[in-house]
Amino acid sequence: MVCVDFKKELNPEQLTAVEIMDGPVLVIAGAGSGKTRTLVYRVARLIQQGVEPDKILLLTFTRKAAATMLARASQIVGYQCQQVAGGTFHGFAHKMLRRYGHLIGYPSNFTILDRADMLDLLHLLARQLELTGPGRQFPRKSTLASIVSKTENCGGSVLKVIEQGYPHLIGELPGLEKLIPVYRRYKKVHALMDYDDLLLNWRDVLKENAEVRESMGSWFRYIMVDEYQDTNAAQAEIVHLMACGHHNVMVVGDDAQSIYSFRGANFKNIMDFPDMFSGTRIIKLEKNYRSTQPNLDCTNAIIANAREKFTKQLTAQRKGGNPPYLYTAKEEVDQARFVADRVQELLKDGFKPSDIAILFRAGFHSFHLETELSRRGIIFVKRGGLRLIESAHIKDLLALLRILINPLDRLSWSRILLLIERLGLKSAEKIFAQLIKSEDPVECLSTYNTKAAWGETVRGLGSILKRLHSMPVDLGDLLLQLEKWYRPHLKRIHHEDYPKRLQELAHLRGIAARYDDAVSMLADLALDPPEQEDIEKERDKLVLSTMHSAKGLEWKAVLILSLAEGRFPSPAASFGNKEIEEERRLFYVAATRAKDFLCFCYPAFVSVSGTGLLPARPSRFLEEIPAELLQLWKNRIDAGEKIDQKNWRNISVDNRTLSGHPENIQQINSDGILRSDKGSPGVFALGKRVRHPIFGPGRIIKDNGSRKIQVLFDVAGEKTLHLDYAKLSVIDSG
DNA sequence: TTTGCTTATCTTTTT
DNA sequence: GATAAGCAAA
Repeated sequence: MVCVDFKKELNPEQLTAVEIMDGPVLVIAGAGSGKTRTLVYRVARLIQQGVEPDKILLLTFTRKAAATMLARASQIVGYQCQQVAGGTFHGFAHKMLRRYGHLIGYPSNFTILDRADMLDLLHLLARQLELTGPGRQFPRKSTLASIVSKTENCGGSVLKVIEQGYPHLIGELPGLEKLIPVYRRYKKVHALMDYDDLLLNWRDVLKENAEVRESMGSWFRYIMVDEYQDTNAAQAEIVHLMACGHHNVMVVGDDAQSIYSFRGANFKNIMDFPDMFSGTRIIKLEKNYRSTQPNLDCTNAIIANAREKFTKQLTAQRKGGNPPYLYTAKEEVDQARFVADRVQELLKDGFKPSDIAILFRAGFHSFHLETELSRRGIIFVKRGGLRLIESAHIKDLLALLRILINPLDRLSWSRILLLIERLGLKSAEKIFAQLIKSEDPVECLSTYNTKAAWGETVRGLGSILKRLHSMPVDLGDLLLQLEKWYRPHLKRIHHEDYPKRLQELAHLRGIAARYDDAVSMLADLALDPPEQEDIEKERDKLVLSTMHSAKGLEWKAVLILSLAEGRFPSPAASFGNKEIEEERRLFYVAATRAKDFLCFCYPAFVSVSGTGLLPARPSRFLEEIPAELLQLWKNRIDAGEKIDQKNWRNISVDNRTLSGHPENIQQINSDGILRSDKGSPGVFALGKRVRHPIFGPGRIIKDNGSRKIQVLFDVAGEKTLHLDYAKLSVIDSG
């Protein structure tokens, strides 16, 4: 066994956490405080103490995170760390449900619905129930999915979810209440589970079966959970039930970094942990090893403005460094040029491409930058963008594979049949109705009787499927055979980038080679989609990432884009304190990724769909940072001269070069909606009827001064609104 | 029954 | 600027 001096490698608090062998432990760890390190060394220590690796379970936010940790642990005490069970909650639940799912009436080869599948299925069922249709406005697909998902995660009351998050959809309540049970039943009958079901069903299996709990308790003697602030109630229950009999659970997290509440996560979870496990030992890691002092001063200032005070105060261990930079770009193209310049400069200074990351709120914010980087020949990877599995051609091919596995998979059938020219919704329905009735659906298809022009194509598909059924081939060949049928359709529908898509299909076959059955490949693709490129190749590239996908990672240099009102906080979240607070934590997460170089950028003009270029104010979160903690980029040359306290917020960008007459300029608001800044004073006068995107129509009943008014909404009741933030419009009373 | 054209709406983050 | 519903023509 390799000899490790744990005392030398860890600080006293980390060492305490690592050395506790039994009982529940809660580690509250600040950003950059070495929580990954702590988990890695604890795994190593357990194994050094003679715990068998397969008795340990390490649950992380991504599968990659678990793999990285176990690889590091292996370097410390040896390869047997690779045998530790590790992965995501969803992946683990899936594995367990394949084994124990029969206890709640699921076969072991059930199908996982990814998000797009869930959207399509809900839409289909809503149409069947005639909830959509002429003259009826039903919530959009993605809204629908969010509501259903939230409902399942928060105890099953649609009414509560609608009241809290979607008051404008209160009229759809009866429809939703009809839809949800139908959706539930459909999934059960067709052996489908969506992401929520994986967790909820696994919880139910544990809850209802003492023998499963006991077997879990003796199988995994040590459970560790990373990023615990981003788990939901079901996950907390699962942990509790699985630790049955030993309570050797260590959870690690940071309440200030909770950014996934839209997915049902609740950071109060982490505070409730000691209530769930009596005798919990709490350890705080408050030393920051990642960032320099000036960076930390700045990030501390960001989180200091949070409404809820957090549990710890971070102190930097690294001295030296410069305050973070602030750059005001003219507009987004200029911002992209600036960032590309900085990247090239950093590379010249000896940074590796993989030392640098560029972060932003939403995928499309990096559009201009991607163009600029490509133009200069700088290679990058984008995380959190469009995944391979989300593109149409990949989904088409996987749908063919699914039909082969499960000939009753309605969604996949309809996807495939609609590919065929001159075959539409009605014919697809008719064909499926026939298939479902017949004893042998594939046989039925290969002899399908019709006068329509597409008859031959459909029968051809049937005979290919029949052939593939009868002869066992390996997964790669199988995909190739299916692809042969698919190619003409691909060519017809996507003729402009046909070759590129063909290449990606070949890539999919490459992935398939790693699996020996289609069921586990489909599950893996849904739970942990592989990146476009191989991980090996990705290793030394510049990273472009959404702030969410940057969680848990660090870089020497970080540039954060588009910190302007209307971009960040996201307009969709600018209403409601809870959402704003989460956006603030998100900003905190993004800024704490930087070790040395940190730069905030915002464009003085933002382009808004349809309207063109409009002036934008710096993000409210930037404005909250005391000016002396930042330095303007252009001052860098003047030996780090600090910002003029009063004036940096009014940095003059030459308006005339951009938009002609400054007096005509409208202000773009926090919510991305325009209004004339000086405003015609009478627009929001007492008694006027107004409309709010969430609360619907209402009447102004009071003017509180300082741009605040009180409105009595027809449905949502009385609310106080700030005119600078609320998306209000006047309803014409004529 | 399918397809192509017009119009209205909404624009985030992800296992 | 994409997406879905609605409508008219083939």
